[in-house]
This record gives sequence, C-alpha cells and structure tokens, in this order.
Amino acid sequence: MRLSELPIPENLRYQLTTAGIIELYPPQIECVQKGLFERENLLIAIPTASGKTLVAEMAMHHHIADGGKCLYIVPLKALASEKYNEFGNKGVKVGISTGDFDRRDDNLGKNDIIVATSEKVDSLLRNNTPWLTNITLLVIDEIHLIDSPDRGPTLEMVIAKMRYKNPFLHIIALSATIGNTQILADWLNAKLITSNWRPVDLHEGVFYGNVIHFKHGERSVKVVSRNYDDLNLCLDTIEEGGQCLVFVSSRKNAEAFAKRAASAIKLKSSALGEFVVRLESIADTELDKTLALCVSNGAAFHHAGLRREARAIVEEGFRKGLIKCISSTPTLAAGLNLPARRVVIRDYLRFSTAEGMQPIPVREYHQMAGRAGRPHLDPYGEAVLIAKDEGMVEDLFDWYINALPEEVHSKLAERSALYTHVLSLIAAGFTQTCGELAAFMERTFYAHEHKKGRLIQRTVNAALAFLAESDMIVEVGEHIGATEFGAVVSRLYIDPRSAEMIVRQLHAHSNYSDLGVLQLVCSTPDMPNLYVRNSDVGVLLRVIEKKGNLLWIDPPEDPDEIETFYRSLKTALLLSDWIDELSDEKICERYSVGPGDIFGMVENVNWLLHASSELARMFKPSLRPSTRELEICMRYGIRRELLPLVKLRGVGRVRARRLYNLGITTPEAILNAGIEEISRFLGRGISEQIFEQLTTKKRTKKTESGDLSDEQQSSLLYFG
DNA sequence: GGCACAGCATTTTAGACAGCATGTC
DNA sequence: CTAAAATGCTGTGCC
Repeated sequence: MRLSELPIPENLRYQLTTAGIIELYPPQIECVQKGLFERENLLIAIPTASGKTLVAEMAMHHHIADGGKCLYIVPLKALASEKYNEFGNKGVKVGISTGDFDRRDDNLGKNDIIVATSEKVDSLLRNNTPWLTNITLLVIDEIHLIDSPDRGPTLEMVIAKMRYKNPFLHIIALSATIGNTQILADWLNAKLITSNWRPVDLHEGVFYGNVIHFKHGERSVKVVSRNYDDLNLCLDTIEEGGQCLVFVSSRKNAEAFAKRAASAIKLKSSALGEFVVRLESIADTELDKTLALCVSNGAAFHHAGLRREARAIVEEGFRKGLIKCISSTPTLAAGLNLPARRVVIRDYLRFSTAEGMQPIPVREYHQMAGRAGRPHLDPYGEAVLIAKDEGMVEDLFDWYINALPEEVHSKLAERSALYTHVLSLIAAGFTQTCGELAAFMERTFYAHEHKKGRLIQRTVNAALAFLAESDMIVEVGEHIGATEFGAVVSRLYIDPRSAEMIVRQLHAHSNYSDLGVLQLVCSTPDMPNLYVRNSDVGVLLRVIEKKGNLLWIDPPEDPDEIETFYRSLKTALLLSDWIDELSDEKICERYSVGPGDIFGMVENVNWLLHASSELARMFKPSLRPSTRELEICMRYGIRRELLPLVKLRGVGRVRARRLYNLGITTPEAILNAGIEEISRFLGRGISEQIFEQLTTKKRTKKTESGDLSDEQQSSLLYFG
C-alpha cells in the first residue's frame, strides 16, 4: 500500500515523502485495513521500531483535518520531548505538557496535538481543564505499562476518565508484544493488530565459547580479551563498522565496562573532542570526569546518576556514530529510541530487595533486543545474551528468545493506588455517590479482567474510610463530596496519605526546623529515599544524638521500621546539605550518589515542599512563611541569607554567594555599591541587567501603592 | 614497628511521574 | 534467599 492511496492531508503526505517514506510497512497496512481512517479503536501490539508512531501520526492528521484534536500520552518526560519534536514542523500545532514544561498554559488547548505524560493528563483532569472535552483522538503509547504496580493504575484511570468524559473518543493504543492482547483490546473496544514483523532483520542469539549461537547458524567472535566476553562482542561489532549497546545490571557495572571498552577502543577523532569538551564543561564530580575520559576514547556509560545534560550529550554522540559503544542500566531500554547494530544483554539477572537475584522479564528483554538494528543504516540487528556455562545456552533460548511475552494485568486493586484515585474521582466531580463510584470502577480494566469478583470494592471502601477519617471527603447519606482540604490535595497531586502525614505533623510542631520539615516530607510515600548502607548507620545515630531536638519524627520502636526511618533521615540530610550550599562533588562523595540523583531528589522534594507550604497556609499559618522560604532555598540550593539576592533575575546560587561574601547582602546594597563596583565582580552585562531590574522595581512599587501618574505609566509601559 | 599485599569475608545492587513560576557561570 | 563485583579486613612476609 502506497502513501498516495491514503486519505491523509496533503502536507503530511509531502512531509513523509520527503523523509523517504513511500510504502507502508505490513503492520501499518493492517491498521489501515482494520479501519484506522474509519475511526475504529485499535490496539497495535507490534515490536519496537516497526512503525507504530507513524500509524498514530496519520490518524492524528486525519482527525485534525476534520477539525479534531488529539492527545498523545507517553510514559516518560524524555519521550514526550522526543514525540513533540517529531510531530512538529508538519503543518499542525503541537504542544507539550509535562512536569517540566507548561505552567498552566491556557494556550495549550489551542494546539492540534498535545503530548503529555499520563500523570500530567491525570493532573489536567483533576483541574477540569476545559479543552480535554474537545479531544477526539486519544493515543496511548506503551499501554502495556498499565501493568506497572506504581504507575499503571494512573494510566488506567486516565483512560477510563477520558472515555467517561468523551463517549465518542477514538482510541489508538500502542503496545509492546504482550501475552494477553485480546482482553486489553476488548476493554478498549478495539480491533487488534499483532505482528512480529520488523523493518530490519533481528538475529537473536546466545554467546558461549567465543561463538554466538543463533537459532539458525552461528558466528564466531575474535578473542581480543581473554577475560571479557562482553568486550569481545563489543569490539567485534565495532570492527565490522557497527555500534554496540551493552545492558548491565548496576551502575558500577556500566562504569566498569565503559572504562574497559575505552582502553580497548582507543578511538581518536576530532569530532569526538567536541563532545569531550562539552562533557568537561559541565563536569564537577568524579563521575562526570570518568565519563568524559571514556568518551574521549569512543565509549560511554549511561545511567540515572548522570545529569540530564550529560545523558543527552552521550545520546547525541552515539546517534552521530562517534561514540561506538554504550554500557547502560535499564535507562536506555525504556527511554528514547537509540538503536545500535548489536545489543548485548549481559546481565539477565537483577537484584531485588525482596527476592534476591531475579531474571528480568521477557518484555524487558524484548525491549532491549528491539534496539538492535538501525533501519536504513544497518544490514541487520543482533541481540546477544551471554551464557556463563554451556547448559545456560539452551536455557536462555527458552527463557527469552523463544519465550512467550508476559501477560498484562491491572494493578488498580493495589491498596496504595486507590487512595489518590478515589479522592480524585470525588474531588473532580466524576462521581457524587457511592453508587456512582462503584459504577465508575466498573469501567476500569480491572473490572473488565475480574468480571465476577468484586474484590476491589473492599479496597475502595478502605480508601473511602481513610479519606473520611482524614477530613478529605464527607459522606452525607448516599452523597459523597470532597472537602476543601480534599480538593486541594487532589489538585496538588500528592498522595492523600502524604497530605495526612504533613498536616498531622504541622499540627504537632510549633518549633519550626528545616531538618524537621525535610524529614517529614522525606517520610511520605511520595518521596523515594536513599539506600542506607551499614557504614551510614553510625553517622545517622550521631545525627540523631546531636540534632535530635530538630527532628520532627522520632525513631520507631519497631525494629522492622527502623530501616525506613534511616532511609528518610539520610535523604533529608542530603537535601539539608544541598541548602547548606555544599558542593555537588562533596554531596556525591558523602552519599555515594551521582549528580543526576541530586537533581532528581531536589526536584521531587520541591514538589512536596510546595504542597507542604500550601497545606501550612490552610492549617498552620504560623509555619507558612518558614516553609515557603525553605521551598525557595531548596530550588536554588542556598542558605536563607541569600534569599533577598536570588529574587533578582540573573542571580542564582553562585552569584548570590559571591556578592554576599563581598558584604553585599541585599538588592539595596547592590544599588548603593553602584553599577561600576558590581561590574567588577559579576561582569558588565549581568550588572546592567540587575540594575535595570532594580530601577524598574522601584517604579512598580509606586504603581502598587496607588498613585499612578501619566509619566510613571509611560515608563512602566517602557519597562513592561 | 611499619608497610604492601594476597586472599578471604562482607557489603552492595535500576528507574523516575507530579506543582509552580522563570532564567546558572 | 538465588549472583557477582566492589570494598573491607586480616594475616603474612618483608624490610
């Protein structure tokens, strides 16, 4: 089937043709035949990189041409950016909405396509965002994630809510290959498209004894290193002109492999030098320096300890073919599309606290293996598992290559999921009575899967009891409504249990302390915590002894709970070091984390501190100012004394500290020092910018006080 | 006594969504 | 609790 035969807008056809797309792939043809343009709901379960996105894109343009509006849901912020860029510049208006972008952007709804994470869509639904009712096509990318215990329920609820709001919604769901596609398709009222077709041949095999054993045939690999099979596999592909992706089970493993690969590859190219320089310019920790060193030889590692910029540089270098190999934790498996000719799945066992070493799921293997082979660039792709002994060769074929993909099941009945979702249904006005609530739950995938059992009702009741007990909802007869508290909690998008803890502790303490508040928010279920090592315990005990009076939560009696207590305390201490202006390097060393971890934790705690200061406004106004200050200190990573200075645009943690140490501690002091003086310390351009603000601010203040002359108004316009 | 180091024992272990309001050196 | 690599610790041999 050719592009020219399809009922898609002319400009899209043109764009695609220019990009070299003329003929549709077989699974794409099937989508068209099954009614893509007749607005049949579709569940498309086909391998990665076999053209799912194009199907969705054609459908979206078809809707837009008809005056429709499309919402594209993705699981990751990085994926949202990727899709946003991909859909742009094709004659339609594209918007993006994730926690990073869009600050209550009223123009967002003016776009034809909106790309958003599932949590963000849930948040928009809770705020009754008006344009959501105008959505005619809902695309759900990676819908198999409905199976995820922590985030799946949100996705499931978002789909149910969107269908409830808009009964005629056209749905296209994209999925990895899964075991029980039919039941998911039935729930969505969708036609099913499954296929194993791939645009590039994928050779899957197991490596043992210097030979890759494929289903048909084998391939021997040159022995360069006596000790390292993984390295030999990697060098083999590079020699052939390809690139290699090695998946390992821990960050340390990823780093160790990249170092070995770097010293074996020793590639030098001037193009690579640019990437090294970029990495060095943002390097302030050992981790960054190690990465730069590896990259200078053509190898890299990739994991969540790296800050986003560093990850982006590595990805770009690999995509341009300059970096020859990346060793990675699962970050790259689920994230953005970064294909390589050969993918080595070295560690198929991964540690889990509850169960020890566990084989990774088949679906994850497929996700990694699916990265093998770049369409149009590689003649084929290879996915290679490494066997540790001869007997494992057969096993690995059975476990992964010939295995059936796992089934997907609703996790909505997990107790922890329902507190927030039940509250949101009530607070956003989806359901007004117990009966309506039960009826709404009938629309979920969970109910579809468990037609007879009504197990979920018990969990719903437990959630209702908790919400009523903590005054977030009130039940009057059959009617259920959210209190103001409940409505705020739902909109802040925090777990009701977190909100309850925060409010309870705010009530219990009049003696404000930064550490106490940090300890509190770090103890909520919304905060992921650091791992506590044996050697940390001594340090923690000393802190409890010395700063115990500042803590808001006492050590638990129950020895089973002490671990959790230590973990939240350690996390609070890291954040407390951050607002004590300890350098990234020192923090990374002290807590054995990477710069990416610091960033992630600060971002996470910012969100919770914001929620806390909102709750303080409602329940404990006396603590509101301090909490609010803490929030700002956390955002910049500064001590309180710098607060007046960072209010100025262009002044952050570094410049504020420099000024302060010079004795210039307030904006007024800056004015008094004069522009010449300040320029000597901060440079001319920045100083001019600062002084412009300071003079503007004066005028604005007058405006606010009420006496507004014509002159002032004109100057305001000028500065506005 | 001090030190280097082999060899054994113990420890450690992936990832990442949300609010709000604008700009680090 | 299953593995495997990194890290810590102990004891030996050497000067």
